[in-house]
Amino acid sequence: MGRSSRFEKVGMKKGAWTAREDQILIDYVKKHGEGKWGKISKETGLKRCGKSVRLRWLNYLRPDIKRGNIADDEEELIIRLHRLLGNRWSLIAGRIPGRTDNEIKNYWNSTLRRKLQQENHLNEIKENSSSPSGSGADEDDPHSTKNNGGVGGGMVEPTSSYCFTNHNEKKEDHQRYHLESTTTTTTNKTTFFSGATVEAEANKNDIELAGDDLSNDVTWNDFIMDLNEGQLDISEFLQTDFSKLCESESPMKVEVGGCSTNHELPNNWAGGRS
DNA sequence: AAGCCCGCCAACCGCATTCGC
DNA sequence: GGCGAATGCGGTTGGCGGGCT
Repeated sequence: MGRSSRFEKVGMKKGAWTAREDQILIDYVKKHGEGKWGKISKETGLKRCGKSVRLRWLNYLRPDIKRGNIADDEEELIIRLHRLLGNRWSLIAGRIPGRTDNEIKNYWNSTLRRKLQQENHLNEIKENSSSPSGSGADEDDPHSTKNNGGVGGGMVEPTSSYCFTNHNEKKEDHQRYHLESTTTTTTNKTTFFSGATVEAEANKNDIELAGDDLSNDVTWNDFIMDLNEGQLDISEFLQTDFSKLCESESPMKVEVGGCSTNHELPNNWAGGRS
């Protein structure tokens, strides 16, 4: 920390925030709401630039921030979302309630990357010992935006049971996506994170949740994991308004790429932050 | 007890994008 | 449409604390 910058404002403080500064910021946001970060220093005398203020609020002071260790299911979700989205930390964070992009980025860089490296290494050893022509699949971070050009680059491996399919051959006003399966029922249940259920009406124009065994719960992680390249336009997925999901306790409509379904989600679910 | 090493994470930086005039 | 300011984002730095020698 402490590098000089040509953008640095004279008289602005840097470094760790004090409790008093935090309180000033909290009070200001309570009174005026989020945004207008640049005004805060002028109106409160807080000697912090707007960027610093915003970061402090978003990464530390927001009331909905979840503190503490990343749970196993959260870790799994991060890995899968990273597989899907690459280093789009804000997008990943927007789909993990209570976690910030900075936190996830730090967790990835400090913990998960090493963990995955080790796993890859073990896999390579296994592959090399079983077949002399191992793939040599390498890199620690195959989905960084540098490598894959961002969204649409490195994608999940094709798996099977639950997947979106783009039925755009219909050339309708908007594309429709279905979760396909070999069978259909009128109502299916699945689990989002730990506990909440999803009810999906099996309607031809709606998302159909399905699988070989429809009576089993399906985790949201599975849902994410099984998004296949070519079967879902990621940009459509990212435009999904997940934020609406946390506004109601009852089953609700969720629109994905122009189609909708009724979903029940955890109360603490907070989709797209930004 | 002291020094070193290492991992975690808050906070910084620069660039890109959006907004307001 | 052009320009400057504000905001958002991802990469990186460095302080701090805990573990190890």
